[in-house]
Amino acid sequence: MPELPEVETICRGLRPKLEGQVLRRVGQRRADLRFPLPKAFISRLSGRRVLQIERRAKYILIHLDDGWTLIIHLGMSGRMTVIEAAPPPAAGPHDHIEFLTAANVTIRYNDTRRFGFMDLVKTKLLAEHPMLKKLGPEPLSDEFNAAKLRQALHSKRTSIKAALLDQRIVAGLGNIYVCESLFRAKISPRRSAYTVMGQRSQRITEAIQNVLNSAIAAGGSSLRDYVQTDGKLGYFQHQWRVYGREGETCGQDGCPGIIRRIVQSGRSTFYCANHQR
DNA sequence: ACGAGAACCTGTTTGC
DNA sequence: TGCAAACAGGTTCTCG
Repeated sequence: MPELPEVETICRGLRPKLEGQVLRRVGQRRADLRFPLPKAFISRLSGRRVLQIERRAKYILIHLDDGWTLIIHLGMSGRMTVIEAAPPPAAGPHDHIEFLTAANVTIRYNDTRRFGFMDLVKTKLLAEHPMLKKLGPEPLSDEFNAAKLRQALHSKRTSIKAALLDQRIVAGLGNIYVCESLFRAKISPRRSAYTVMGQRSQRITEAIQNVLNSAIAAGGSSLRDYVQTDGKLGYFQHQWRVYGREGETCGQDGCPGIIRRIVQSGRSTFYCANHQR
């Protein structure tokens, strides 16, 4: 599920239910996700008030009233669900963490594959956190533009596809949105990153921003499960032009190309070789 | 230092 | 039908 648009959607769903609320009870059904949970996780969160929820790349940052921040990463299969019913339905096998607010709202974290994780860090030291420290610019902020991207790609010998997946170059893109951005920019995923200069860097910058904004507006993409905190499906998957469409006709401006799937650094890439150059 | 591939874990789909 | 292999939205580690 979770690339930048899905994480943004989740943050928007959590804010009205969590900001200003006290965490009355926190439940933990196993000692580890991808990593062991921080020591005394439950007791350190219980009774805390949530000040503000922020997103950085694919990370959810929950700022607490004691000067600490809860960092959540959803990995590949992590989901956050808001449950208004009290008591909530019985927890399933992959419901790992639960927050109950003073207003009796349950926030449930479910993660089948457990590639996600949570950590607690002093808010003041957030930028130093090993997971956040190396992140590149937010693609939807002023920090990200064609000139900056050119500079980052300049020395990259790898493919543009692999480079855009590198969170140090631009933070928040994943496999789907890289494929979709390259399609819209008419750039082949196989092109060497350092050759994406001039007009091409301008096109890919704009394509990334347009794709992400459209996807956020659509509530993200839903693959085999829901993404939004209320259980509703995102619907950006209906606007995918290449991702998951191997063998279909491209059709862009009457393009007769057939969408191909190749594997780049171990991950599927979908593209139209006819007009992505 | 860099880039490709493996590893982490579980579930579902595909192919023989 | 049955079973094994391939594949899945991410990130880090290892190896050449």
